Amino acid sequence: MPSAAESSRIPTNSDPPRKFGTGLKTATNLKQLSKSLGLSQTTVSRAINGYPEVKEATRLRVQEAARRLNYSPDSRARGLAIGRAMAIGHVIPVWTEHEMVNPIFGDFVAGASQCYSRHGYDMLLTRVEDEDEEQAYQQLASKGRLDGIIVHGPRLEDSRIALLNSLGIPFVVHGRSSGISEPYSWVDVNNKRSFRRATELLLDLGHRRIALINGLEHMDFAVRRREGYTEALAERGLRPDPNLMRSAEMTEHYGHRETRMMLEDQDPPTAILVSSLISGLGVRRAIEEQGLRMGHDVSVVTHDDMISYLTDPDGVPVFTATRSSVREAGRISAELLMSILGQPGSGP
Amino acid sequence: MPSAAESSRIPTNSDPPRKFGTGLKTATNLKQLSKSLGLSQTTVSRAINGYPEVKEATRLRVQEAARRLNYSPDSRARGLAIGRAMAIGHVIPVWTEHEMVNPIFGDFVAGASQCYSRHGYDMLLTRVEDEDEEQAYQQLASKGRLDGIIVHGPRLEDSRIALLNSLGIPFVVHGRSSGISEPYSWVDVNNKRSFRRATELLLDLGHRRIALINGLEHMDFAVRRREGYTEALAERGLRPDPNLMRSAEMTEHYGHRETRMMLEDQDPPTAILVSSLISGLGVRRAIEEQGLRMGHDVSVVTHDDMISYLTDPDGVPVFTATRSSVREAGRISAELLMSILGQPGSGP
DNA sequence: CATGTCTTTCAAAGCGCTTTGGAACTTTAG
DNA sequence: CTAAAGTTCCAAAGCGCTTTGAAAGACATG
Repeated sequence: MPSAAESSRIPTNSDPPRKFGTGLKTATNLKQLSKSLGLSQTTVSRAINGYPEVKEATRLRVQEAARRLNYSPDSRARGLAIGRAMAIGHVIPVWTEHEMVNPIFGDFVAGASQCYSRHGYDMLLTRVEDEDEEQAYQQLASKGRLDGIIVHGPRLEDSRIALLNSLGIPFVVHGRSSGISEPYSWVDVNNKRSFRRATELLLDLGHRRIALINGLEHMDFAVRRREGYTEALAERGLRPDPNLMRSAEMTEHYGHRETRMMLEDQDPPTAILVSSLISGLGVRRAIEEQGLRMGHDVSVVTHDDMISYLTDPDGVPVFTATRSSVREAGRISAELLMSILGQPGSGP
Repeated sequence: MPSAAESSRIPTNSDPPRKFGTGLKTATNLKQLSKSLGLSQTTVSRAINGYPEVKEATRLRVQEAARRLNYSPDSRARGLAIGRAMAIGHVIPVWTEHEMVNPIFGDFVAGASQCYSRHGYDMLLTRVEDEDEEQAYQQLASKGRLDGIIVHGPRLEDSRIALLNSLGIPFVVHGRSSGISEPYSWVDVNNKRSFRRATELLLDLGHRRIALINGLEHMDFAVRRREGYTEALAERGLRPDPNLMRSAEMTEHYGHRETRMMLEDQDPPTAILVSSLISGLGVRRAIEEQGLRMGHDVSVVTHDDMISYLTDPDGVPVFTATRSSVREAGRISAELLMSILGQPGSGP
């Protein structure tokens, strides 16, 4: 009775899943799971993803089996099918490696990752060399590994913003970039106002020679801080003394060196405004080396990024300081990005 | 002439690739690229991946077009097809968030990412809550997003090592875990010896009351450091004084508080061994607050992780210190993992 | 000119998942 | 008791890529 056509068995994939070069354990896949349940892949998939058209009893049975077999869907396949990667990219441009990555990045990431893991997202760190920046972002976008990007350490008029906008990939900038007219989302502390206030405070205390130990001034935040500083001075009719303004990578050493130089000068500053807690440590060291006392002979106000391991848990600050929580910023940035991914809309 | 069978056009995918919710730009895919070249997908793929069976002229033509159209293969699809993800996972257990992530993690990651980007790998950061640790790693493995893992901040007899071994997923541990008999790869500084040496140095200088300000002692590295310390003392017939040994998260504040307490004690230490540069700063602060001078009244040796922003570039160390480069460790770990992925073999 | 060997290119299967269009089976209405 | 509507499940297409098996073209040989 059977006609000549013997339907030749197409080689299937449920047998040899082999993974990880050495391939010890072999992950369960949908096909196996559904076969072991005697259901179709569709039904199992629906059951897992919570679709309504599957009987509750079936769903429970599936979930139980999934747990027992340690099944969890392959995210690549899933991403391919639904068009989303469930991952956010954080880009570390190499030129920020010192200034950004170290003191700030860790805390920021800790804050953001918390949010991601709650939403089921993963976090992808990529290092981008400055030369082929454009191409690198291009690729990130087209490789399909990301749903969105968080940009760190924006410069003045950062070209990446235009690029990302034109690529149409959702992103959030940590910090702002002056001189950019396009709309984009950012999360930042009010650097300018914070430094303006700090300067005003020192002025109110009677200081007239106030030094500013700032970060690298091609970074946007540093420029904003300087603006706040000079504006406050200008308001009182003071002209900023170039000798009292320093700018470099914010290391401990840098704070120490510059402070020392300024203090050894004739006409030294009576107050110092520092852009980073790290440098602030160096500033203190220099002051104390000179036999002076902080707060008596020289007043110091530093910007405190609240890097957790440097911050006094009892709330007794080591320095007089302005405040911002990097970890919090990470959390907020992540949440902002999540919400952007939610609906197509833009935001401040 | 045409028979009745009109081969119905199967809906293809080259038309509507839509991406990124908002879907502005649409990434080119292989199908489009090959069509635009009048070649088959196979040929284009081979040309790009450097297979020999494609004419050189064709290859060049393909490469040029790929560049022009900004084509880069979807890594999910690619990973699915070739069975590798081209990504390494770094796992941040939440319980290390303070102690590890902040001071160390940034630098470590910077070193590792350099290596990854050279090999075309990406870096995936995942936060793992401690409760469902096992399941989390399980999932990481079966989600297929990773080719390997780097484990941070191992505890004593860390259970993750057995788990990862049994999952058969390649991994490298940054640090070691005492009391584990299974083979695994690790990269670490010689904590024990380094602290033994430092203690010996202080002993040679005539110190007898040497304090140890250590990290949390459920972390493996802290235990090793303490061992080095006590061994050196024992060798000279000294018994470690429990009052001189402190252990906690290595913050600046902690260094300050403990030092202060010890100095206010009757019979204070004449030398202090500190487990972290960060805490070391606090130690110095406490010493100087008491009107004492480091190096004169109290000797301090700290373990210097060479966190780049705290390290004096001129090589004039702020403290007497033991040394280790976290960034270097990151690089080495990454390279080790790469080589493990290369061939199935194990290593010290 | 017919035949055999390389070289170059192709069509289609398969990776693991989602999802559409329908079939099979139940329940309710006419 | 048949027709309509609901429910539950399935087969198969499709995501973008690699790769196998084979066909077509180029070239040399008898």
